[in-house]
Amino acid sequence: MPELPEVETIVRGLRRRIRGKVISGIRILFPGIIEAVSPLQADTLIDAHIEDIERRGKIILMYLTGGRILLVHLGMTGKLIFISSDRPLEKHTHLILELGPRKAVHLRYVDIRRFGRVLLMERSSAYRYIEQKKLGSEPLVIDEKSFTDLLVKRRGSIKALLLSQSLVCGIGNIYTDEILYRAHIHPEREAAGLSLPERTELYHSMVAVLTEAIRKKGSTISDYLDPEGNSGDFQNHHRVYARQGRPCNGCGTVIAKKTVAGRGTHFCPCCQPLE
DNA sequence: AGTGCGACCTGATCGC
DNA sequence: TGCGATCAGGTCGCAC
Repeated sequence: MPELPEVETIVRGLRRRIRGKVISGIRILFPGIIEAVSPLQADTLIDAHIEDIERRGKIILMYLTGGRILLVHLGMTGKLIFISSDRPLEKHTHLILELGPRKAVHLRYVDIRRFGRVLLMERSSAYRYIEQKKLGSEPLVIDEKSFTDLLVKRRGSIKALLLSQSLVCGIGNIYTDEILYRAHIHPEREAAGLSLPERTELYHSMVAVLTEAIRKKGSTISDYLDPEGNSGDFQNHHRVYARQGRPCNGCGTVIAKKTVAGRGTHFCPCCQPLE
């Protein structure tokens, strides 16, 4: 589930809760979820301190002492839960970092569908790993001209492009639909066929939607919670996502749903004409 | 450089 | 009550 606003909310929560803490134990309940990239072993995490937490697109980077990085992809249903160590384990807990000198608290990785991954790597390997993914710019960092210039050089539908992570990174299915709605652009429009005013409106919609979603601490669709157990609020502000069959807030037309770029896609046929 | 698929997983929901 | 089909926030690899 987690897209940029959820991952950003998670990173902020982790900074508040685990920055500076020592890893005093590690328990791996499902070995397939964690990959310790050679020559590192998972047990070398013990006694490392968590120096800082950052995000690149949807990837979480936890900087550890000793020049190592714990890199976390949450996939569709991954969660990082900061919780007292005496609390019962949630179903589908795959990895536990025991924190503090007395192991009083846990950071637990829980992932129902197991699409997520945790990788322990040297810093240089982590950067190389991210480099290989060819991620685009951060959508809240790229400037308007760079965005509109890059967009026009790309082929294919605008929906597929926003989902691809290669123009900008961090946007997934929910936010793609919300951004295109607010820019009045049909998801099947050719990226290269958008006019300059349309590309400019798309840029500002992207910034506005992501900024507002971060302020509302992301969207909770079925089970997303931040590390402190809080749900997001932005789902209450979705204008098209999961609103098929209901009236558009702008014009009253029934919101449509169809598959575009292989994903369920929600849009207003009136406000987002295909032309 | 594109597209469309299936694969990877579990669980919720819906129609029968 | 059960059963199968379908769908779900993501990404990868493959054939075309």
